[in-house]
Order: sequence, then structure tokens, then C-alpha cells
Amino acid sequence: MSDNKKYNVEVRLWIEESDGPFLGIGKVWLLENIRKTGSITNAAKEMKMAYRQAWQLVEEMNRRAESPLVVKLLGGKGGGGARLTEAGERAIAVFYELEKRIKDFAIKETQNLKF
Amino acid sequence: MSDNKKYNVEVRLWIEESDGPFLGIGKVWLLENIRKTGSITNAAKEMKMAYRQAWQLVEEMNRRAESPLVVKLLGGKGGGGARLTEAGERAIAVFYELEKRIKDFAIKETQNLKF
DNA sequence: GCGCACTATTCATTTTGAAACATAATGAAT
DNA sequence: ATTCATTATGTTTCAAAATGAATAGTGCGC
Repeated sequence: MSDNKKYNVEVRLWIEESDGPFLGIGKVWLLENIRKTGSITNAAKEMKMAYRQAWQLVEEMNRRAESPLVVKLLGGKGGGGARLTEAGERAIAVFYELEKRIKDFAIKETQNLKF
Repeated sequence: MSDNKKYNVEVRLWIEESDGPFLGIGKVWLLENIRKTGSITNAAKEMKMAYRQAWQLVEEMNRRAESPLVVKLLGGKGGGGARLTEAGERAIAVFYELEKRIKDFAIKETQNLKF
């Protein structure tokens, strides 16, 4: 008895705050790209995302976190840029840690799905 | 030391098959409404969803499950209708069972989130 | 004080996905 | 054969969201 189709579970998770979704994998990727490139502009390019949207996401994160996840440098040498704060670094780590635990559990709980 | 903001994790899960997402909470709701109303038309109304889309979702589910989740009755008394198969019933149960286990775990794993 | 490369912001345009509309086709019951 | 409520399917419309383009603001370094 071998089944012809394979089914497996996918899990998506995000952090919710009183005003709705606060931090999911998309924003985490954005944070990582800001860390990597040193600016919102280049992070957005990296992700083929409009600067406008990337900027809005950063605004929202900073507004709704207890302390900002990204500091923005305006003007100056190289025009400025953006870097992660300690809170930003922690956010990435916490998210991935959580994601790993939950996904591992989900996989462990789902063998032999059949439909 | 009391934090002013509360963060908690949200989890969304779905069953994936080789061609992509196969069954998530949306399709499960649709199945439940088909069971409840006896037709795709009325299930769609119940959910304020276009019949066309509901119909497409059913088609897709049936095509990609090993055996159909919904049987459709064409013409005849009352014009026809749709009912769940045993596989359809099982799909609902399996999905909710899985969802409950994973969400319970997620909540248990996430106390004191801070950002 | 000029240039540079970025942040910040507005506005018009495009894209895209959903919804709405229209119209057959079906088959049991009368 | 007509009726009826449904399934089945193509076409059109619409609205929301993403994108792109354009413009201004910033501040260090030369």
C-alpha cells in the first residue's frame, strides 16, 4: 500500500500586536537586507521591492516596537543609510528561533497525511 | 518592571501538495458550509464569496486530493447540489486536529515576547 | 557652497486579483 | 415539454495594492 501523492504541512507565523500583524518573515527579510546593505534603498533593490514600501515597513516597525528596530541616518557622507539597533538584531534572532521550534514541531506531528 | 505592549504569536497552517497549497482554513470553511447548506451556491452565499470562486476551489480540491472531497449533483430535483464525501469529512477533522496541536504548542512556546 | 547618496513624501500609473455579470447545461419532477 | 435550482464557464468590471516617477530635504566632506 503506497500512496501516490505526498502531502505535508506548511506553517507561517508572525508576531501580532494590538494593532494587528507586527512582524513576519517579510519584515525579517527586510531587516536582514538592511543589515547587509546598510541602507533601505539597497535593501529594497536586493529584494526587488519598491523603496516606498520598504520605507513604510520600517516606519511601521519602529513605531510599533517598544524601541526602534532600525536607525536611519539622514544626509552626510554617502547620503546617510540605515542600520539595525540591538532590538532589531534581537527581533531577527527571536523570530527565527520561534519559527524553527514551531516548524520542527509541526513536521514531527505530521507523518502520513492522506486526503 | 511591566512592559507596556503585548505581543503574541499567530500561526497559519495549510497542507501543501506537489503543486502548491492544497488545503487551508479557507477551503475548510468552504467544506463546512457545503456540508451545512447542501450546495456550493448556498455555501458561497453564506461566506459572502462569489459562486465562481467557491466552485473553482472545489474543483481544485477534488482534482488534487487522492479521492474527491465533494460530490456534485447536477440537475434533477432542486437543481442538484453538493455534499461532502467521507474523505471530505475526514479532511475537516484532520485539519482542525492538526491546527489545534500546533497552535497550542505555539502559545506554550511564547511567553514574554519583547521587541 | 556644491556634490553626493541617501531618506522622505506626493502623485500618477500599472498591475493584479476578486467580484460581478451573463449565459449554457443538467436532469428529476410534474 | 416546461419548470426549477443548481452546476458549469466565459467575459467584463472594479477596486485595492504595488510600482514608478518626480521632488524635496538632509548633512558630511571636499
